[in-house]
Amino acid sequence: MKTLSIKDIAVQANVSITTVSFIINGKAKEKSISEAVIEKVEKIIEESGYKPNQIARSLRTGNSNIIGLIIEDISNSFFSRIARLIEDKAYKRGYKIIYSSTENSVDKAKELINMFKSRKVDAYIISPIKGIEEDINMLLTDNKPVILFDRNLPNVDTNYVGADHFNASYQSIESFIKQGKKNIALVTTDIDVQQITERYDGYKKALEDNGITYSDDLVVKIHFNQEEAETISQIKTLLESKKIDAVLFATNYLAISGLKVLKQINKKIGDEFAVIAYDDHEAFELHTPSISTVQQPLEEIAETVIKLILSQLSSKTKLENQQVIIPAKLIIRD
Amino acid sequence: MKTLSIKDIAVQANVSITTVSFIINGKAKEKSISEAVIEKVEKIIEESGYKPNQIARSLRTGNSNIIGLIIEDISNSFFSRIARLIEDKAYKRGYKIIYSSTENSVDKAKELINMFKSRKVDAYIISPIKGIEEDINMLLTDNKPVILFDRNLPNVDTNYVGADHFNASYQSIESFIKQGKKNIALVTTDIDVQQITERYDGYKKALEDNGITYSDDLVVKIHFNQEEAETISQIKTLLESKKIDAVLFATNYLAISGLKVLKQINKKIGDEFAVIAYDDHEAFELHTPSISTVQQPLEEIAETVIKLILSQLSSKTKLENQQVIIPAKLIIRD
DNA sequence: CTGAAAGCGCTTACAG
DNA sequence: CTGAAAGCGCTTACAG
Repeated sequence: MKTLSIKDIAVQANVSITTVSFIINGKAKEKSISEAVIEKVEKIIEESGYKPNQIARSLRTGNSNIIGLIIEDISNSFFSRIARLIEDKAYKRGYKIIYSSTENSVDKAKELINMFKSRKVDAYIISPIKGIEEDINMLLTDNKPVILFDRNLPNVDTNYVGADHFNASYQSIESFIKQGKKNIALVTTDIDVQQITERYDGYKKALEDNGITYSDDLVVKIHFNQEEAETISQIKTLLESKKIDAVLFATNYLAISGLKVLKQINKKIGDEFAVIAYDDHEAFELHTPSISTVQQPLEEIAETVIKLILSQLSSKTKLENQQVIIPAKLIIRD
Repeated sequence: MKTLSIKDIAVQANVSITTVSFIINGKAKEKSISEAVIEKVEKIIEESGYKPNQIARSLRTGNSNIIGLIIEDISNSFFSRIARLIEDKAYKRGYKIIYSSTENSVDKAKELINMFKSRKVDAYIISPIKGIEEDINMLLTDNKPVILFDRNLPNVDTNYVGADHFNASYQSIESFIKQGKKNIALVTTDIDVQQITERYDGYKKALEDNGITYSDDLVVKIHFNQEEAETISQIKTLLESKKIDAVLFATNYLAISGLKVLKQINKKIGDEFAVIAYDDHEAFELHTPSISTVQQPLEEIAETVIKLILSQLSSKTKLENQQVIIPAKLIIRD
């Protein structure tokens, strides 16, 4: 069965391709096509199940109704949940999302941008890494809407949506201090991205503001791409050797590794030792005892991203760039 | 900055578009283009950063180097992990994946198939639901490779890759019985898909083979799309009212809800009461005590899916359909 | 109220 | 060894 083209419909309806095209694209009124013709053509389209070839349409119009989403890793629940929400919202507005993971590699990120470009995506949603500033700037000079989320890039002048990582981190540490904790550790990653730096800065500032001396010994920076076993051993070293009464884990997967360590060395969370994890995870509520977390407002982030994209896509003029910082929520569980 | 076209390259190199095209597509030798010309053109392409327009290429050739992946829900960790593996493997072979979630809706699944079709994806990987048999059969008559995974569809004659759900479930129940359990419950969903039915059948058969009478009272079918609060209350009813000494949860999210119930009603997992969860989840290893699980071989599933797709894509003749059933692994933790 | 025709950027059969 | 030209399936400026 040959797939139908607009020409087949035109022949069947005994009108020109132009007329069919106008009807498909809802320009029938505007082009004053007669009611009779509209009905006839619509009936044929309906009965035949004809679907316009989007590839041809894209080639002609230069846009695709596809939004490219570039994230670090779809198997990380933060990203998969965000992706699902964004997909959902975009879908309702007639856009498809095509996404791909950079796995924290600059080369792969660049490749992805190129591949999206050659597929003529209409807009980009990117959780960026350092090293792709230039590529993003090229998209911008091409007049493509670009929304960064989760992480910002200092040298790129575009839209950004993300949680207030500095304050979330700051408040977490303050809550420890209010509980009387003095030796507060931070387990974070060595990825050089803004949202991780902010968490670190929040940690440091909260200590200083409360008269506690910052000590490098209490901060572990876990190498991004290493085996979990290595991570576990580093965290174990920290927790065993120092007299620590509280830990902030800067990502949920680090917290998962940390909880495994606690289980191994049989260190209990309680009055003597407190933990907060950044980004929620199903394991945390379930844990005995439940783990307090910093929750990013996923729904709000996704909604803001989509709104920014759509307003740019529908506006003829260049809109002003927006930086939307959304507060994160500290959920204390016990 | 106007994006470059093949014509620009041809003009710059002072050769025809045809020649440039042959070179880009690696047909230079075959078409006996001279070394000098090849080098000149490649240099210009390299320096200009020209990337062929994939849309135009697709329109002309009728394929896209894109594989469509249709799953139930990307935010479910089983799917996001599989998706990541498939994406990764496809990418290495020059294919892009575009994926979307059906959210268990037949209408959305049909729409997705249509949208992928009009985008001319080369092949389909589908975790299907009942009600889209006809749509899939249309793809097959179109000669598009289709691989079903995770769930099979009885009336569709195509390739399938999935775990051996019947045996995994059967063995889980047997392991309970060996521990001396008599009142074994099953918490499953009411989705009418094969992999869920098989888990149920395995449960039933294992009981029968071991001389334990099957009882409807010990099986709870949770409605798919309901609020978690409702799910929790149903599981609570089961666990509180019956004298049950073991439970198999047929999906990881049901197990998560179940563990929440146990925490609420303060029922301990141990010698008196055992639990196995289908599909692993980070929360299970971490739980106190650790939860035994049935692990599907994600890596192997993804690899098999991709291999089947690629062999079909590269073969000129219609290959025989394959049904690959991969054993799942019961991981007993304590 | 409707249509013929150009053109989006490629690939490829054919010709020389 | 290389090129002119048709055509993939659309959209849209222009003409009538």
